[in-house]
Amino acid sequence: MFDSRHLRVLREVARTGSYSAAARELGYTQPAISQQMRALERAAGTPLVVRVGRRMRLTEAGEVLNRHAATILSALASAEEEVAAIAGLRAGRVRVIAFPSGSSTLVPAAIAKVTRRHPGLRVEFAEAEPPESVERLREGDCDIALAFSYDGDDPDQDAEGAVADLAAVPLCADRLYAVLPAGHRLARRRRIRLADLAGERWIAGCPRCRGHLVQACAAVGFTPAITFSTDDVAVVQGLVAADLGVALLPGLALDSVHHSGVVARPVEPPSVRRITAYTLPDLAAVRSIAVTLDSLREVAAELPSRA
Amino acid sequence: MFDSRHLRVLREVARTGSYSAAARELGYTQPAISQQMRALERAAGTPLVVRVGRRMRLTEAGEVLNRHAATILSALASAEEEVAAIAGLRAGRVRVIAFPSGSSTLVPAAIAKVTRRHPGLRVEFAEAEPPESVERLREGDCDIALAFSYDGDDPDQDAEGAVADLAAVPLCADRLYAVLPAGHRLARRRRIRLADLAGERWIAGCPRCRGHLVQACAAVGFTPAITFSTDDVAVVQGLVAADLGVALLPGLALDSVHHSGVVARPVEPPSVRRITAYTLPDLAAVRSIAVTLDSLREVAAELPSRA
DNA sequence: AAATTTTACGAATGACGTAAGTATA
DNA sequence: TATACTTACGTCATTCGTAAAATTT
Repeated sequence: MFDSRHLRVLREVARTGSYSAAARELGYTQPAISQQMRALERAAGTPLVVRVGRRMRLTEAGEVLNRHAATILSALASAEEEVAAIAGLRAGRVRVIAFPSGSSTLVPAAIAKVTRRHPGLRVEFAEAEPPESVERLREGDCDIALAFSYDGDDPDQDAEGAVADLAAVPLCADRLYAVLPAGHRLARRRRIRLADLAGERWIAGCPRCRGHLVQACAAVGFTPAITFSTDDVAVVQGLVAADLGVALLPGLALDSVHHSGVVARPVEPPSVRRITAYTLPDLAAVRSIAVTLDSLREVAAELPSRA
Repeated sequence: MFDSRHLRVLREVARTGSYSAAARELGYTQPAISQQMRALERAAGTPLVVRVGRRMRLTEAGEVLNRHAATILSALASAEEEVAAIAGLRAGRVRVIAFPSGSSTLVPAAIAKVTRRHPGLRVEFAEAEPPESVERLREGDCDIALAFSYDGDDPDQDAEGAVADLAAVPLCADRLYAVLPAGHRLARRRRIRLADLAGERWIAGCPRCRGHLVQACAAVGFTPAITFSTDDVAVVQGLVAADLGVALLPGLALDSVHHSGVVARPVEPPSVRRITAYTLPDLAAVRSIAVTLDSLREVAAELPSRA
């Protein structure tokens, strides 16, 4: 296997017809060129240059190798350039997966920020709910997974959402609001005690997503009567506005869609979900991914609805 | 500039998803692979692999570089193969320039011998008279120049035809014959004294080629009366057969064309020309050229007409 | 005599393997 | 516990530059 540096030397020797000229051109000393050519000839198993008078001329094998060297060196140059573009954030792709209510606020703002700073970066995006998004991160389907969790949700994450084998970037705490019809008897209160909603009909997420609601209600002594089940925040609010029940929604969801016929009030005891961005530990060292995480963190810090 | 060995390691790591598997595959130890990958990442300026669980997966930059590596490595492999073919005499071209009377006997036989032994070699051939053929050798127009010379012809060659800055392979001594019409008064003698031909009309080569004849005659005390001038041996013999003169021809020329109406007899004092193959000193180390020189030497040794 | 290549040699750098340490399933 | 990657370190090979010799115009 030929050394690419040797091929570059060969090309320069072929072009200039002289070792010393090639040395000057490439920033070596003469003897270095001489030695590199000898090494190349040893590797080739045949002379590559002949000395005629005081200039150097390529043999047939030298000419052949020089032709290939052109191909090889240009492929190497374009590889170098493309990799450098990725390392220098002039190109590259970052794949983000987020849960739906993060998608409409946090993620678009972060993507906008990243691409404003680094126009060559392409940030791809897909939606998935927390357990699935982290799975897909582990499987290599994405680079960053946005997930949310409630305290005590998952035993192997700590207070900041860190998981053993993933790098976690805590973004923000997303407060939960009681969502009531505008004309509800408690609508004028600034805060609403969850226990006061014990007798209401509830609109909740799908069975997999309603865990926190059920748990929070249980903590204050009741089981919510869930009469509608939907993960669509617009639908939830439509149902509430029609006086068909009440709901518990996170601030981010209310930022993205806020029906005029409903009011949202912080609940007591206060309840929050932690929003965390995850990536693989090694991927955090990839600059394009790091800057995307930075932008997510910045956008989250500027959110109005954080707790 | 990336090291091609590193690229091969990257390819193997990408294929197997494991450093140890790549190490087994390439005949290295694990740590060697680990270090090569680190060196490659340092050169790339960005991580190329991520460790997920116990397997290694390529990053975007890794994938990009791996794609280029395929191109580069295949170009390297074909360069290696083509150069090895030349070094191994399975391919290659040897350019020979010879004087005309060498062309019809020595050279064809040598070419046949070379290509029988090494069917992949292509021996090219062109004609030129001695002073020109050596010039073209120095200019890189050919690899081997066949030339002849007479003693004392050229002060900077020694008894074997060696010239200071060229590699010389003495091939054979080519005896000169007096060529007479079959009915000539001296035709029955076994040897002919040049002095006995002092009164004849002579057929000689072109002014540039007749030097030796004039000199040899002068040495025995006469100046030949040159009435016809041609470098074509067939024409020379035709003229002799028509009793228009006598000539002095080398054995090789008579081997190629022998008119039935003439007789050829060694002259006294004996006169020979030395036939020598020249090449550039460095080119003698090129195997295809060396084997061609060998074949020329062998063919010359088998010639019937050597002195 | 000026320029170029080769040879010789010493210093710095780099690469590989062994062995021990850390992490994963 | 077995497999795989990383780190540490000693050794060996390679590479480069300086200096001197040989060669060419």
